[in-house]
Amino acid sequence: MTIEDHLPDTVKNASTVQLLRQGDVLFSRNSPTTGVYEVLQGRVRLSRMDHTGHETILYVARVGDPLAEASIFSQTYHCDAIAASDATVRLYPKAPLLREYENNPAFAKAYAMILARQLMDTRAKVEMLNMNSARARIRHYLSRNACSAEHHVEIKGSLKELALELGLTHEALYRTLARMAESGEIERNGNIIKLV
Amino acid sequence: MTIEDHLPDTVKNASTVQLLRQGDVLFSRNSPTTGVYEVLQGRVRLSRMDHTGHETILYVARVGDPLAEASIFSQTYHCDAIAASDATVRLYPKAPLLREYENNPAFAKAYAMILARQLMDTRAKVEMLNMNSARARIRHYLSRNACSAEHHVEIKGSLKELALELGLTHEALYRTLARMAESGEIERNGNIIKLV
DNA sequence: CGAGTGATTGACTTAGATCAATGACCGTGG
DNA sequence: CCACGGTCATTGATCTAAGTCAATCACTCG
Repeated sequence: MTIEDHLPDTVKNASTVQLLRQGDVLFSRNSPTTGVYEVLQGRVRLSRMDHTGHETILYVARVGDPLAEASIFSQTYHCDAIAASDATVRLYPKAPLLREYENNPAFAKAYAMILARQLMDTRAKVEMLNMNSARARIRHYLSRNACSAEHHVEIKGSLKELALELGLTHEALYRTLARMAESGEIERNGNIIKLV
Repeated sequence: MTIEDHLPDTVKNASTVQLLRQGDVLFSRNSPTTGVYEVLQGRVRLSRMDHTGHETILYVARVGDPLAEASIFSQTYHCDAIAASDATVRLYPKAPLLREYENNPAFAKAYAMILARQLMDTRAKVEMLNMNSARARIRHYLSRNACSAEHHVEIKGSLKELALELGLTHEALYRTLARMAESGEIERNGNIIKLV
């Protein structure tokens, strides 16, 4: 279920592609919304900065993921979008999307399903952040991201980035992973983690 | 913007009302979805229990708030709904809602806006939980819930319940509120908190 | 009146944040 | 080709704030 599945050509043709270098700002908080993005390559993270400069990662959009879906009904963005790696994104401008809403029920439903999925994912993140032990957060992350067949997880990006996503310091993440490997709970091979 | 604003009578007439006593379970995880609720009176919380019995509050629905909106596209509920106080809810059964999706664009749009709002609220909660100091979480909560004109917040329900919502122990909440009052940051009058 | 619950405070423990240092690696420019 | 700056990964030492256990008081409800 990607955003374009139910889009007619009129909307697809109105879309544009952008290339981003790691660290580039795709849009920033309070700037006017231009539309909804889809990640074609790489990773883009949605985050908020608090007044102390501390960053909260709200969401990491990977290949095929939509970005800023909730902004379609807003005048301004509510967070920053930053390329977590070199990335390619496609922008679907707001106006044709909203027009599509009026006369394409299949699209409206598909879009709502995307929003519903985002909501459930974000609630899973709430659940994860509500755990106060680093080990529990990591377990939660691993079990949600394990390929169901093989019990392993491939870490995309750096561990520092993962730490940010888990709401931990990178030191806490390194240490806890090390302890989990010691105790035999996981096995590590580069950026692949196997659950035991 | 409540859920019923764009509903035709056919759907409204299919809805039913339920009375709940504090602590009653409205639905529980993995049970089949029946539809979407609206809270008419009281408070209902969505939560998940982890294997240790620790509860995570995902969302507290208050008067006028929708409940389980994301479940309309799912076969089963993904969390528990428990009455946080005596409460009244209205159930809109799934089937007529989904039918409405097909031929009522205004409804489809309104529903998507509700989902988008829920998503933004939940992201705000992620932001809050990502702060590790109790004081910062409380500040975040207060600033989001202050009546914009007057700088005060009325706490609905007990402080214990608020502590759960903030992902803190009740002791930490009591203490931090006390310290914030000491330092003059807030003033307390029963369940009303004034920001200074 | 007694049981149950919320609000509050104290003492203690602990896990994560913070500060700091080191080694590996990678790309760049002289 | 290699030195150098930058970043990631890792580990150690220390501090602190939140969790945990425990006790008390107030209040309500049957």
